[in-house]
Amino acid sequence: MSEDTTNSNPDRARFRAVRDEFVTQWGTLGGAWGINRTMAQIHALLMVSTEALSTDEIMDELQISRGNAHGNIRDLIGWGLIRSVVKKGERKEFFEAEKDVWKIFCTIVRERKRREIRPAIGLLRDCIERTEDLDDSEAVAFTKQAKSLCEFVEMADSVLSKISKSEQSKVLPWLLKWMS
Amino acid sequence: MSEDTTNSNPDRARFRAVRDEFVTQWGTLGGAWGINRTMAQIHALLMVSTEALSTDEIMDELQISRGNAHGNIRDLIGWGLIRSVVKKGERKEFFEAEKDVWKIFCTIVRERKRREIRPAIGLLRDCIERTEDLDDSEAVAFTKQAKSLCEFVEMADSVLSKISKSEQSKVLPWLLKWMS
DNA sequence: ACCATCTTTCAGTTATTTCTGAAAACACAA
DNA sequence: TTGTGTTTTCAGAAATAACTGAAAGATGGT
Repeated sequence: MSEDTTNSNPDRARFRAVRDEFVTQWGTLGGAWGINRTMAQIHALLMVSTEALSTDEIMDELQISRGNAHGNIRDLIGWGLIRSVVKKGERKEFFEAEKDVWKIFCTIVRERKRREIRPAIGLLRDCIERTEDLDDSEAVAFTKQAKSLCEFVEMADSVLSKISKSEQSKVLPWLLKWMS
Repeated sequence: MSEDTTNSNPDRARFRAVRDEFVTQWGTLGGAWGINRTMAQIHALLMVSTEALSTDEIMDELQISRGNAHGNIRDLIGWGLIRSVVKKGERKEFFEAEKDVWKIFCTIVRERKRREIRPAIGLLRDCIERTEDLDDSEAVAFTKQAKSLCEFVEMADSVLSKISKSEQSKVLPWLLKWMS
């Protein structure tokens, strides 16, 4: 082990600075998509870590409390974006993120479908069902709009299902061909 | 005008109840995507209204303050999701939403690209640029991951651009063909 | 100019979400 | 069983986001 792991190494300091900025900014970005900032930060950190990290290391890197780290780690596991791994000779849990960007994308799509798209479809179908028999012009317009929305969301749902079940190697060439 | 517009009409009451639930729930859904709940509610309300509504009518329907209504209306205009219209003989502004679901989708895509996808690409490129020359193994791994992410987000950006510039009538049949 | 109507702003309040830290629960080895 | 290291929980605190209402600023008619 001849590497200089101290902060006196300027390359290492630069790397840390950039990585920290990445983690911080990725957290902010996440916020705009309705994702807890800390959760996005932990995910970012694990995505760019070569080693699996323990809860304590995550707490330390992000300067957050144990409870906060713990909860968001569990949420990330719930989303299927990270997994816990055991290191031989260690009692504590370590966590690592899926690194393959296509797989990450598919996981997020699957979860968002389940958590938000499905409920939206449920809502729309329910609204349609409960107003279809009305003949007031406002009600008719409402039902019509709900049907348009429902149709669109169902289509999006199908497309996303199909994409997220495909191999990247199948989808990409196809997209590239279409783009041109 | 022979319609019964009072609340004593049970059909009308049912319609109102369903519409209110739609507006409320749509607001909740919006929250999960990082959109202000009230903003999503106003959008929902205008999407299913046959008439353009004034600020006062919106305040009344959603039971919100003038300041709140005003700000969120301006934000929706900023997103390009609603527009203000003048009614002849009326001094105040009325607002109506785009009803075409495909157009709504394209508008949202365009805005999210501008507000979130572009900045993400900027961040990633910056991170890559500032670590590319490092040879520490952790830094190399970081740069590699950032490149993967960047490539993916840039691809998504292109695809979304292409889609949101297309006619629905061009994209849909193509999607349907691909789906089968 | 004056009045009436409508829009905009923003300081202060309220609501909601997120975070902390300490205690309790758990797991395992000696 | 007891001790040690670890994870989980959760009541209270802090931070953030959203909202209110009243006052100031526009606008347009007379």
